[in-house]
Amino acid sequence: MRSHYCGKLNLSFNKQTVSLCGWVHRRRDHGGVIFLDLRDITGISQIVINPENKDAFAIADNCRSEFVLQVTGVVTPRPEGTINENMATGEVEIIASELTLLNTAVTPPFQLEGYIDVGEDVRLKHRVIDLRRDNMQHNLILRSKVTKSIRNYLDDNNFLDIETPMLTRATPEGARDYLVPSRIHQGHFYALPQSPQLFKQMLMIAGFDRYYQITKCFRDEDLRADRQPEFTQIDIETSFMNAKDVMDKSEQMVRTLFADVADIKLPATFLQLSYAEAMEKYGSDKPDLRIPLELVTIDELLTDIDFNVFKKPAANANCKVAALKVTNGANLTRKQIDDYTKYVSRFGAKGLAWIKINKLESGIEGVQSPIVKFLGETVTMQIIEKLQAQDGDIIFFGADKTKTVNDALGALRCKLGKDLNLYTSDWQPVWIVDFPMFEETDSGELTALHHPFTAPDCSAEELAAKPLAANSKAYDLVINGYEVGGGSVRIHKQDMQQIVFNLLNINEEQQQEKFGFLLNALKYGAPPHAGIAFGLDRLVMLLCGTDNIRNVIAFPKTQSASCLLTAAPGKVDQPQLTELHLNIKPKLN
RNA sequence: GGACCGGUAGUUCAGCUGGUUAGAAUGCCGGCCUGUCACGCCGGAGGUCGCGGGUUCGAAUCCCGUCCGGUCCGCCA
Repeated sequence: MRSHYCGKLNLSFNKQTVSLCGWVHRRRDHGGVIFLDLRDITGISQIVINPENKDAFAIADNCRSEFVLQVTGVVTPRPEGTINENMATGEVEIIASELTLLNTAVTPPFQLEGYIDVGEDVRLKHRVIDLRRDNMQHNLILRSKVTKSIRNYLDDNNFLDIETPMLTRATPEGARDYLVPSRIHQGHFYALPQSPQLFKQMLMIAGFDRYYQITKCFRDEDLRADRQPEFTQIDIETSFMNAKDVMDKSEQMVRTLFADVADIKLPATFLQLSYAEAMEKYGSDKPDLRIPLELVTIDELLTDIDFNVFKKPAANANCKVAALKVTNGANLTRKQIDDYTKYVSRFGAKGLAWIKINKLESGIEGVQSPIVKFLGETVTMQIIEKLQAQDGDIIFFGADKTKTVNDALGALRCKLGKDLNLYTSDWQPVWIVDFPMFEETDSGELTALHHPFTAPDCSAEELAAKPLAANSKAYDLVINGYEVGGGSVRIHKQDMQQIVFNLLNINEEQQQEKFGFLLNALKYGAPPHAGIAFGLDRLVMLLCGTDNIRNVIAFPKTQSASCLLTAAPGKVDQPQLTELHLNIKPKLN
């Protein structure tokens, strides 16, 4: 049960008059004395109403469940002999001399007192009540502290908070847009911003060298436990700073934030990993470095075997065979291994081979595995040696397309870390750098790994000649396996921007149509600029210790992007549609 | 678009190899008790078993469809 009080409340064991108000959940009568639970007001155990105070007594007696009240009374220490050993020390109770009923309340739809975990659909439907719960109060209070800390830091560093439009243009690439029909311009639509990216770049050209904004962004894509269709971004852009400058400032901001709001000391310098190394060792561009497991590619050991499941991918440039050693993992049961096999299958893995090392000194006799008979003794021992596996360890294998192996073993790595509680530290921030500029789709087209305004780490000529070999000047900040921020040095020259658009197969006409305003602005002497954006919700998630983004948003959407509280999205009346020049097609079967 | 899990009293769940009247805890209502703090004791009310269809003598239970919630894959420049 959560309560608020107003007025200044200095607690001590000296008798003291207080005035406070709050929600009170339960009332009990004992010996002609009424007790009201106000346990969550710091240090106050309950309010005691003396039966001689007829008015106060009558008010309390009329309150049946939860209600809002104001109490004026005297703080007293609890009488001798009534202190339960389990009770927190220092609690006091208030003898009420006055009690004002501010409002009544019906019985809440679920119990707030917390030993039953209420289903999330119920919580979301009755979010108003849910938000009164301690942990939701805590989360949203912490969220407010986070934005305060960030604003303080950026303000101290001379960043300006400048707003950008919510009603803007649809962008052709990136996520699906949320569209808003225009009433004045028939058949035309605004889009809600996926990010203020282009506006902040134009603010740089406009001469605001340090910009920030804590702002909503909208992406009409399917939801996840850490993804909402509207989310909040801490958006930052600077002129004349390079990647290192932005990363340094960002690190300092995040360090300050963690220290400010949660007393967490992050490392003085964050680790940096190249994209290639992250993919190779962790199978992911957002590795959770708290887990001491690494993927090891063993292609070179598999050239001379008769086992096609391993031999073929080892020989193919687009495939690989990787091993993941789990120290002391040999005690995993057959069922657990089967479950992990099932788990990796969702990433496209066709199986999960393994070797348990029982007694290394017995050689091949000392290992247990369904694949050793195919690998042969020599190769098996080479693998064990390369991984430096010891008695009691287990080695898992993935053999498939590189992407499949990375996805499957990368995810398995995290799952093992969680299931077996292998974490070696509480916090592991890491920068991922040296991203490729582009990647190739199945149909052979180029897509930007970051976004098309990211600057390459090479000349225009080199980029045009070998686009797939080029890296970008992008950087992502990952903490405990969550991508909490990402940014880059931007393209600030019009010709380079056009080359990138061309490589992305956006023709001249589309360039003008969609990005003409940016290309035009770039002509007027854009300063070199770079920036970053942080996912506020994810930062708050980490600081709250929750893995569910809905727990840090007051009024979130469900997985099907609806709001159970307001029943949004809803239908609108025909006149509204007519005004917007819209017709709804009848639903097809 | 796809895979998996769930939906039974206000709430959290059990029941699910088909079989009389669908249970428990908690909450709610009434009574008793009275220094309790997850108080205790007695009693009571409370259910379209998500919805629709099918199989069957009989369905909460089996089958099909559908809706809702969740986790994930695809998607998220």
